[in-house]
Formats: sequence, structure tokens, C-alpha cells
Amino acid sequence: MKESKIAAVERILDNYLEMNNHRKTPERYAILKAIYNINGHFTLEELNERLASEQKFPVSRATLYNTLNLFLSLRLVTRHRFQGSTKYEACYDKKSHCHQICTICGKVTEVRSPDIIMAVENMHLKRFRKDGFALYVYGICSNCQSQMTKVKKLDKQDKQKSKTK
Amino acid sequence: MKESKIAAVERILDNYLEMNNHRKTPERYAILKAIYNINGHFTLEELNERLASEQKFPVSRATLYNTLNLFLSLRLVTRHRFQGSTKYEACYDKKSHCHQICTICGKVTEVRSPDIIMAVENMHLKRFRKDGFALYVYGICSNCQSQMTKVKKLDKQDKQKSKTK
DNA sequence: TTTACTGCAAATATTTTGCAATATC
DNA sequence: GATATTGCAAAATATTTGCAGTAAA
Repeated sequence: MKESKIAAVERILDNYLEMNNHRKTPERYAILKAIYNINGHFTLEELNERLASEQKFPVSRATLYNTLNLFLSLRLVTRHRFQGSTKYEACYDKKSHCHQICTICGKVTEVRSPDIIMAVENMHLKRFRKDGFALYVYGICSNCQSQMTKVKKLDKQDKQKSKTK
Repeated sequence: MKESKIAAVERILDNYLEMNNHRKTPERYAILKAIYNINGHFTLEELNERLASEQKFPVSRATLYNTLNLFLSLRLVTRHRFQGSTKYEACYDKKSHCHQICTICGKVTEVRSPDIIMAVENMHLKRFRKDGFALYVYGICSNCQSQMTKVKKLDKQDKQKSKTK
């Protein structure tokens, strides 16, 4: 299964490079393979390390940026910019990305939502070819909610203290 | 109308600062006011210039970052990270943001979509308090689509030439 | 042989941080 | 007066760019 997915994206890359007289460098294929062997989000740094240690195929930062941009334009990867860190993600056969993001702790959770996918598909955008989407739902996770309740209680105590004082 | 909106967000800020024993510095109010006088997206740089030239109230970059983060956590502004540039936006009374983004030229267009808003509202996220969302629909705008058609035609011509040669 | 691509290093851009001075409470 | 906040400058990050050497076609 995974093998055939990699084969499929390699074919897309092949095709693009041939059509545009660009070169089939080993770097490009190594990077593509590395990306499609990662599950979920990854940073450029993580990708770099994987290439160096696991794949024994270190590449320069400049090449990584170049190649990621190429893949971005071919829609073989997507980029998310979460608070502070930029994350990439393989996205062939995965055109929709729904995330819930806690605005307190920054935790990002991926969620599936057929309803949203349908709603976006039915969205009417004039003269615009939709290729995919990302949804970020912001809010507060249960963890931080209970944190906040605690803090509020402490605040109340503080106020009472300062009143009595 | 606009006046009352600014008054409303100022009250939120007031309240927060008082509750948490933080200080009501003129910077914070000047920045908040500047933000709510901007229509649509703005960069930190643009905000900086506005404060210096229009409001005659220049502040340091560090303070801008600090204050924007404060407003972010108070949900008085949102932050979008579009390709390359980070944009902010006033978001009191505007909890949903739908954008269509051309992956070729990078053009961002804001779109309204009651259906999406409803779909997100109905989304069931376990133990997560939804506060707002941003949707980014990626694709290709009509402009770039016609660009591409032209390029394809040229490519075809090139191929024919090299064949005959 | 041609030239697209890589890697390096330097340049830019962006954001964070430490700290002394300042202003709010 | 205590200390949260500002502004500055430096530091840390992140990304882009120019160019010489390398390698794919």
C-alpha cells in the first residue's frame, strides 16, 4: 500500500520533471521518499535529520527549501504555519486538513470531518479551481480549561485577601 | 458604529488588565485603537508605520510583538501566516475567516460562507471549547489558470520544434 | 557540452530575549 | 516604592540569495 503510494507520487514528479526539462536528481527522489515515509507533520529540521541519519542522504538546507517549494507547487506536500513553527505534511491523496488548535498551550490535534469536506466542496467560488483546503478551529482544550478554572479560583482568593487586608 | 466597537474591545482589555493586575499603558490602548482602525489584514510592519505616522505614537518592535500576543490570547486579533508573510486582523465580532488562496500567485481573497460557518458550528469536537476558525481553500485563480494555458501552448510548440529539428 | 541543480556561506527577514530605564499602580 | 512594561540592542531562528563546482541530459 505505502509502496504504491510512493510509486504514484514518484510518477507525478517524473512526469513534471520530464515535461519541464528539469533534472531527475537523486536528492529530489530521496527527499520525496523520506517525506512519504513520515507519518503526519514534520519540520524542515526533522526532515533534514531523517535524511542524514536514516536515509544516509544528507542534503543542504537550501536544497531542502528548494525541493519543498517544488513539492508544494506540485501539491505533493502542504505547509502549515502553526504558532512559531512551520510544519510540512505529505498530501497526495489527502486534500483536506482539519485541525483543532488550543490557543493557550498550542496543542494541535487533527480531526476528521466529512461534513466540512462536503461543505467546502459545495462552496461556490467564482472562477477558482479548488485543489484542497485546511481548516483551523481555534479554542481551548480540556486541559487548559481546567487550568483556567484553577487560576480563577486562586484569583478570587487573592482578591478576598487584599480586601480583608 | 465603529466607535462603539472600539469601546467594546477597550472594555475587554480594561477588564482583563484589571482582573490580572496588569498595567493600563498608553501603548496598549494606542495599539488596540490602531488595529481596529485598520480594515482587513495588516502586517506588524504596517501596524508599526501607522502608529508612527498616523497616530504619532511610535512603539518598539518588542512591544508590538508583546502586545499582539496579548491581543491574540484575548482573541481581539487573529494571525494568519500566508506564504512568507504573517498577517494580523482585528477579530472581535468576527470569529470566522474563510480565504481562497491561489497557490501560483499567492493572491488571497476573503470569502463569506454561511454554510461553512454552520458546518463548523455543528462540528463535534470532544472536550474542546471552539472560539473561532480559519478556513484556507487552496487552488488556482482564473488569472493563473489562463497563464498556465498559455504556457502549455508554448510548451507544445517547443516540443514540435525539437521534434522537427 | 550545456546548463540545471547542489552546497556553501553570506545576506535578509523574522521573532525572541536580557536588561536597564521608565511609568503605572 | 514595588514591579510590570517599555525600548533597545543583541541573540536566536528562519528563509533567501549569489555563486562556484558538480552532475544530469
